[in-house]
Amino acid sequence: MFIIDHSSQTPIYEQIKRQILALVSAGVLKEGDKLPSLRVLSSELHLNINTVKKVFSELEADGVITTVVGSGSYLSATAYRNPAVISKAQNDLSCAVLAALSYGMTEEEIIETVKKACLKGELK
Amino acid sequence: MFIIDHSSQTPIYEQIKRQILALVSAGVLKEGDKLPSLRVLSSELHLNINTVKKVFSELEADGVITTVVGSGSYLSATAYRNPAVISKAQNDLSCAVLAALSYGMTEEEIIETVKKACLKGELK
Amino acid sequence: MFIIDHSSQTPIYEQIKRQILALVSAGVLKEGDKLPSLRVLSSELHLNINTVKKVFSELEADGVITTVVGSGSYLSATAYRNPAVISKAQNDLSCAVLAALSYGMTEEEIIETVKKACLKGELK
Amino acid sequence: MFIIDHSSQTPIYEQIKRQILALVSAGVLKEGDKLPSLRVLSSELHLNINTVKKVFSELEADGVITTVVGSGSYLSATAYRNPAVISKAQNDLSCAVLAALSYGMTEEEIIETVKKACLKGELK
DNA sequence: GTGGTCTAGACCACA
DNA sequence: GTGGTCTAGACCACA
Repeated sequence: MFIIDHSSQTPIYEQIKRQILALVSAGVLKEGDKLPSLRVLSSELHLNINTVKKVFSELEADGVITTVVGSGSYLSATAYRNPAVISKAQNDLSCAVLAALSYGMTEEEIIETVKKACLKGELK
Repeated sequence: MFIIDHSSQTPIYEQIKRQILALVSAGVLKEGDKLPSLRVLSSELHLNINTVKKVFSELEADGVITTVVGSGSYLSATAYRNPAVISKAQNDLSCAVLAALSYGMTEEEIIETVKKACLKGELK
Repeated sequence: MFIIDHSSQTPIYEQIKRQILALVSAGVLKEGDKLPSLRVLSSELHLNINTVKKVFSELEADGVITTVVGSGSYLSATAYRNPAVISKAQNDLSCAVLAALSYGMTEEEIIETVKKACLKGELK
Repeated sequence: MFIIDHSSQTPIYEQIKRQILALVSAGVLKEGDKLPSLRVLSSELHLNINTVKKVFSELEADGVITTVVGSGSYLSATAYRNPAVISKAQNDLSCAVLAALSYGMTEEEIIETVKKACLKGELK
């Protein structure tokens, strides 16, 4: 269902969140689709329920999903290219770029690194 | 001397480390220059000495400074464009790019964001 | 679990670090093995958690272990014959040899001393 | 007179001590020879007087020099191949060898490293 | 004066 | 439960 890398620096809740958002941006998950329940997800991924809870509450806060008590969580209309998500991605990018500049990397080196990462991401 | 944002997500020791590295890459701090002592820095920044100690320990582990007991800490020959520092910056960049891709941003949008950040960084 | 000599010149964190590295080189600890948690180790060894934390931080900086927040610390793939560790051992050896030479020991006497120490070490 | 490396890991007092002992083992300094006074040494080497004091008191404790109040410090009869000094050198060597063994270096690798260091030391 | 080690303990994020 | 950050403060070695 999802691939968890327990040895990654990225928190597990962030890994799951990112994979759900990737499925949304790829068009696999669409408005109205139902997500698996907290319990199903946590037991299938062998995760603490608090971890999955955190994923759902953050996605809901961003307006990606809507949770209906007693029924489940559903992709909301604002899921695709969700403003909060895109804006966070842009902000993270900018921060990494500003850090790289301050450490003495040139714009050319930065763009080269970015293009390499894009290539790597698109191959997956 | 350094600007500390106590409400930032970034740990204080990381904030100081970044500012020192930025001074190195800007050529303000050069090989052989002496950094302020732990006690002076910690009292001027109103921080515990251990917080500043952590900054110095990490910079020393990366080969940016050399510490001499009883004398102080000095910028080392490998401070400028230090390999560990550059490699961390590249890695952070790549991670941010991969995240942006998975959220549905295109390579064009990513590079546009990066260029804007570069412009913003160079204006400073 | 580990033997601590509080009266030794060698810092406690260094003593633990050495014993962990010895277990790795002896094949007792292998890639993927989990180390005891900071709290368990510090309480069993009657040490402050920060002392044990320092051990783990240094081992992680050298690439011997990988630490996952909320989960624990694990031996990494580069633990066995870790380059940073071997290189430090060689450097310490060379320093001791240069000191012995300057005090007037001959190469023959030095090698004899080294062989005796090897014998002693292999008997353990 | 003496060469001080302020950026070395070895404490300054240890560097001076080693150089004095090296002069003894090379036969340059002999029984009865007078060492420069604390003040002369500390001012010529631009060192804190406490640093030089420490050198002299350790050398006296080992029986390498004898200090006569109001007159100065003189090389004693037990200076050449002084037992305390040789025994410390042997002990340091053994410790470094035992550490190297515990980190997984083989006897062959250790002896190779030692021989390289001897070569380096003899060239100086 | 300088940095290094260690303790005790608070508060946080993540699982 | 896990590790991460930060503070306050003691005591040490070295210059």
